[in-house]
Amino acid sequence: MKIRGYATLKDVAKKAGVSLATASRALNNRGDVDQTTRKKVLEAAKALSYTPNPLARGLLSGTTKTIGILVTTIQNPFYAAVVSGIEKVLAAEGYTIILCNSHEDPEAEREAIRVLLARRVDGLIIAPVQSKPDGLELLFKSNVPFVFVARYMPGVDTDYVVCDDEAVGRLATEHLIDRGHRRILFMNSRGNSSAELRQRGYEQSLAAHGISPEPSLIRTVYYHTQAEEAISAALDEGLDPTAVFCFCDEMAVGVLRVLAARGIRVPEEIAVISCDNLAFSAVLHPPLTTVDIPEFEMGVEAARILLNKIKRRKKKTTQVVFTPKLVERAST
Amino acid sequence: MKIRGYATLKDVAKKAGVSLATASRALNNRGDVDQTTRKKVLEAAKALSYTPNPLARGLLSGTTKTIGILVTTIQNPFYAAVVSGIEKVLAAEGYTIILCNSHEDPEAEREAIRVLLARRVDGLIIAPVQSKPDGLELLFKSNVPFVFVARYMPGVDTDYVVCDDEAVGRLATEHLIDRGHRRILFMNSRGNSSAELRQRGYEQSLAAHGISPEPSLIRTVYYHTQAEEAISAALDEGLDPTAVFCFCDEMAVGVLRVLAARGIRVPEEIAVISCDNLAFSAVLHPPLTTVDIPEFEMGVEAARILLNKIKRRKKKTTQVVFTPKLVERAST
DNA sequence: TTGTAGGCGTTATCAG
DNA sequence: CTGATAACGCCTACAA
Repeated sequence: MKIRGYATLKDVAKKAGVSLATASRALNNRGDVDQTTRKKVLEAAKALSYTPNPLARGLLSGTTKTIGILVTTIQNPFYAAVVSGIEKVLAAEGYTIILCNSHEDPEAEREAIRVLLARRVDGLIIAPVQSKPDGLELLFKSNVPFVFVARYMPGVDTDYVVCDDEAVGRLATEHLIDRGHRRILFMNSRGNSSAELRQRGYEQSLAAHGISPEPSLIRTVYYHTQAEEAISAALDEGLDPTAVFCFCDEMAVGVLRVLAARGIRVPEEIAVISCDNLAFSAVLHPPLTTVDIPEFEMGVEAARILLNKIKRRKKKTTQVVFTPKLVERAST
Repeated sequence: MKIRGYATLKDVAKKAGVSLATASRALNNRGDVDQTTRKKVLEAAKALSYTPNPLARGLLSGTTKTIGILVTTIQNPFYAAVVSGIEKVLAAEGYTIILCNSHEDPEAEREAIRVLLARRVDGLIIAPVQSKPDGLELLFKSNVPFVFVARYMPGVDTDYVVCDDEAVGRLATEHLIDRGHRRILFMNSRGNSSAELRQRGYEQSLAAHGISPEPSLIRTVYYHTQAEEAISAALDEGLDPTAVFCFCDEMAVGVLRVLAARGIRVPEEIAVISCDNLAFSAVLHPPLTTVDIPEFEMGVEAARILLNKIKRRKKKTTQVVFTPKLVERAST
């Protein structure tokens, strides 16, 4: 018994009147233990509410039964859902989750990875801030298995679970073009694979319809909370878009807010489309047209892949790409 | 060097040509170490990218630098914000967060507490599912410091950070009554302090205005995702409310969805008010009148109190109660 | 079937 | 200033 009052195996052994080894065997159903002895040990353990110390165990096994999760911010319901999916799978297997947020900052991401590895996590699930491996040598050199989720690094051989972001970009842009829009303001994120691929999809669709891309119509919004300033600035500059394509529903909220404040009607004067299809998007004013991405399922899948890596120690990487789906509502 | 490739202190000592003890002292700036020796050790450590194994450290110190967080679900942006607040404070102090979700299930809550304590967390921050300590003997008997957040257990001497939920109930109800409503459907949660206190506030306000409470107008919704069924059922039963008071913005989303689907105008036919003031509530259709609760700040405060408990080992409990604020918008 | 002993990686104590 | 050595709590050969 120490400060915190946790009983140790020694306490159990003493109470049961057996040796440490026997107590351990009895509790772990290991080797041959006399039924009576086992019972005595189990009773002693129960009486002392004994729980094995995971630190001692981990020290010996080189395993922590702990998984690090690193997303941009859990305040974005998109990642909250991803994390929930991961958690569902991992908790069932006795793993515990350590959560970190990068806030889209490469420096913070690197630091979080350092912390997580220093904690000796058994694996990592990461939504990488950037689409290049630069700066993450620590991650790639470690032998700790990891899976990218939502975003990945094209051209780098890793496990990942994403959705087809080029299709996302095309789906949204085509939809707007079909509705007669030609000046489409794209409020995009930047540096990560989703942003890059969606932009490629956007440009592909414009080209396919003979619309020449206008650089000033693509605005970078690093973090969704900056959406309001970004749309305000774009409007003040007189860019005159007839439609706005937002990187995520959270950004769309900011955009709708500003448009409402300025008395600009949606979709009559400016149409708005975005990506994610979060629960609230159906009840926004107006209900938001958005590209559905199965966040929860992506989390589930990523966790499964990671568990496989950890258990089977397999080397080959696995990639899963989900297909996005347009959900039409009143904002376009 | 073991499987995972982490260098150990032994490796560092060997490379630097000193003993384990000296290496340890050099790295921890402990005791007197010759400048030249220290430098050698630090260089060796760097070359091997040595990070102390927290399991070994923890085993010795009886500390894990790890805090358990237990909320109902991180998919509710309310708790996502609470957790973010906690994380901000804790990360700065080198603590790591282990996240668990109770999903409003007392059984799952108890199990999560068991897991967290078994993990030897240094402290816990909990949004308890129920307002009574029953079933949580494990928590109360442990000597692990904990702080309740968002919800608490009235009458039990613990640390907690909440908002004045009775005021929340009064604020919302008074507002509706002022607007002429007398049949107010209250879609409440249940069992937790927030639900109980808000209901008390609701009843106080009704009484103050001579409105006799009608039990059938209080519906229990255990989990916010069930809001749609609940409101549908209430309407089908012909309860004929002229206003709905929701336990949280997430529930209000479900309610608005159903009302919209049924072609019921808000607020003309039925007014809707709720609690939280999440970011999206300003852009719902219609913009939601809601009672603002400072979630992030509650998280920050809870984390601070917990750190104080852990560091100063003080026994006295601390209570913080935030004041809610009505935010009037178009749904009422 | 049971007990003894060694070691996982660190830190702290105590000699030297 | 430095180096053995003894814990921390657990598991597992190896002996008995």
